[in-house]
Amino acid sequence: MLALRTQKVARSGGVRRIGFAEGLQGGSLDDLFLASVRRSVAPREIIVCEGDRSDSVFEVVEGVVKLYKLTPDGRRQVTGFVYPGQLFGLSQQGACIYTAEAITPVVVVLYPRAKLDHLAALVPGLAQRMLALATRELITAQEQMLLLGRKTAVEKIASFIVAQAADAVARGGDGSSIYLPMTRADIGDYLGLTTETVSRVFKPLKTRGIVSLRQQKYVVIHDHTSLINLANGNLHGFEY
Amino acid sequence: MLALRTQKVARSGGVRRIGFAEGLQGGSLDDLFLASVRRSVAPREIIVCEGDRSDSVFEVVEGVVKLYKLTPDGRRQVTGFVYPGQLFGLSQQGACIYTAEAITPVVVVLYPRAKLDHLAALVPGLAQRMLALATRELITAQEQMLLLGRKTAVEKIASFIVAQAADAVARGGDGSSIYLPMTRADIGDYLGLTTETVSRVFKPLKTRGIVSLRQQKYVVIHDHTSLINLANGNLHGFEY
DNA sequence: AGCCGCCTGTCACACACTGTGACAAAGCGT
DNA sequence: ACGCTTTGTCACAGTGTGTGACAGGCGGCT
Repeated sequence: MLALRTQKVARSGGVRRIGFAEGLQGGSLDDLFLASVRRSVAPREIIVCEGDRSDSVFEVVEGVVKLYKLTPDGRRQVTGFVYPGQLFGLSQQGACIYTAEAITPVVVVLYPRAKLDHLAALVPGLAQRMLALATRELITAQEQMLLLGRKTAVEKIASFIVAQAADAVARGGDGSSIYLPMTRADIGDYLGLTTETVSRVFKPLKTRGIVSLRQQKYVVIHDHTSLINLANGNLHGFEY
Repeated sequence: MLALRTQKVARSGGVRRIGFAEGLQGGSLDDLFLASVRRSVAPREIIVCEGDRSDSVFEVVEGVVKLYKLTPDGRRQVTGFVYPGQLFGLSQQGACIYTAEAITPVVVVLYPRAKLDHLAALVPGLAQRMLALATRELITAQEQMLLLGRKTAVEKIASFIVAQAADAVARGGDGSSIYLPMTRADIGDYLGLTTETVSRVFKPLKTRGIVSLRQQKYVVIHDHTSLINLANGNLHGFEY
């Protein structure tokens, strides 16, 4: 069993200032935070495993988490990357439908599902906020389906970079340089490609000056327009 | 412009008996149903178009709707099929992210998004119910990502049949025979395959007595176990 | 009832995308 | 400084997949 560092989250007196329920009010809301557990997770450590019974919903506070599903013979599909402020572990039954693994050092907060469900009916806006998060995830998922089902390797990589840049901007970054803490294998399994194909496609992007890499984890975007064109299938003579 | 048959939904006096908000209570909930519009849609008719501004959430009351996204050059990805009792059109911005098209004769109910958002904060359980629907969709979407990214054509088709059968059971069917109102092209675009590949894979399934077709729209499942094996990549000598 | 059109099933062919295997280089953590 | 993991690269082959074309059949429309 893995040693986990856990601690109770301090009470904040009626109005939450942090977390996904920030700004909401409700007397019983404090119960949720009293019952929540803060947990630090090392990179490569598994937070929950596909098929495990889990009675918690997780909020990422720090770091990046990857979610993935496995076929019985070991093929992997990364279904998403979770950044601070986002939830995961939402499911209707008790069984977790994907494995969640820390990419970077991660801090998550566990909310007991039973209490969350109970409060969702009581605290105005809580269920609504969770709905907004789920809806956002759903939109991303549908975009990803188009990518996985109908896009070529080049379009996939370009789309991925563009989407990550947009995400970074939404999180307050500048969008010209993006941090990719995940490995090439993770990216491949996210896009339905092999690591070789990921590298194979990255090279001409660098050669043509569209992007450049810094320290293997940072992608600097030089030509955002070309990336969007490539993401949309406008390859206009792009070969690799 | 398409001619639409629309009509106001009758008031029901406090407690809704039909629709996704069935059983919920709340004085102001009636406002929602007073503002909702019932609309009949013919097969092949487009209900909303990707990119359209839409201030409504749709509930399917009767029939089957397909949702799809398009690449600029016309490639298509069907992101889901919507059956009675399910919602679509949930998005955070005003712009619709997919096209919704009727497969069969369809009856949908339109709820004004502004009113729905407003009520979600007031009526206990409403946002929660929408969250449950969104969560269920999210789980389906993640399963679909695994399918699109990492499964072979045979696994895709088998998974599709198994999933449709499970859906049918959830809707009250018997699971041994499933009704597929969508065309082969729709199935192909849902699974990331061409229509030819769909047909190519269906043939040996029939030949081996695993399924049979009735009237081109019904699939009779004879060997559910084999289907599940195939869906999980256990091909044990299955060739086509 | 009759016609037309769309969907389906089938075939052959070949392409190019992708996976495999192997290795060297580089970065990172210990 | 060491060793592991990750990355980049290469060549090669497999084969899953798309293309194009056509006949048959069911359903829809008039």
